[in-house]
Amino acid sequence: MPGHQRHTRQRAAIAGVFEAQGGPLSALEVLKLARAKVPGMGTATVYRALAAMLEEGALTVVHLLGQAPRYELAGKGHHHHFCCRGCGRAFEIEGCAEGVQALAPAGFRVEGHDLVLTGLCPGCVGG
Amino acid sequence: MPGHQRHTRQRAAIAGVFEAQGGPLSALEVLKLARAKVPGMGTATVYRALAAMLEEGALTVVHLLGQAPRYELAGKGHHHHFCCRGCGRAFEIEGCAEGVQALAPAGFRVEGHDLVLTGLCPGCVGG
DNA sequence: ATCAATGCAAAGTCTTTGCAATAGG
DNA sequence: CCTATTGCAAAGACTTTGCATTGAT
Repeated sequence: MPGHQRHTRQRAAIAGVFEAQGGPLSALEVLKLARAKVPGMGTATVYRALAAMLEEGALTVVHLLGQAPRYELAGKGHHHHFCCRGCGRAFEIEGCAEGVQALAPAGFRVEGHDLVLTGLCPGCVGG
Repeated sequence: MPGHQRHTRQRAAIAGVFEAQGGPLSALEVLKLARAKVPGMGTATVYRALAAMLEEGALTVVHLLGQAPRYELAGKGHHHHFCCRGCGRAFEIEGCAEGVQALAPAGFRVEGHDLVLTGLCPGCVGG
């Protein structure tokens, strides 16, 4: 049975990290958190696990402006992100601007879009 | 006169590249194009020139999903980008989805937004 | 003559790949 | 057993930095 996935401590730890943390995580953040459960886990293991989970649709990539790619559990539906310039954290935003893809000039085939709002989150607005 | 900028062949070539090309360019794209005018130009020269131009406000950074940062001439007004998954190039898109910033939940102070459309450019749609 | 700017090469960060050893099913 | 997965270490891609030399003013 080719293409079969094996259940390993490392993969379990990585999956656990995503379930525990709500927000999108970078590869190295995942590595750091997963090492709490599986000390000595290799860097490549995380990248390979992320690639595999991405491939099978368990994760999706989130690109926040200028930051390393982040990953979050898939199946959350279409949403976007708010990136706080105060604390650097990312928040999910529900909803989506309709008709945004019509902005492309003729001749372009639009397949998707990403939107990132920037500013201050409630915690950083206050002080 | 500290902080003074000197006019060099390299800086001129780099500035020329941005004037000739419309879209946002990555550091290495700039290097490649600038080497047509100044053969043997060093990698570091481009990065230092970009940093200097950014500092003085001549350039702005554009972050497209998961790619290396790109730079374009400042003062173009509000616009967004289209990123082709075929050739990897970036294109400018005029216009902006109105009301997009209203998507943020109450309590968030929205200061800006970035929108990236993805798909295939006219050249890559054809084949 | 000064000193900003350059080119080279080394170092740094993040990510990918090669390979023998390990371990899941 | 069989082979996907792992850890290590080397290799890659992109960017930054150190330093002696070059060149603009």
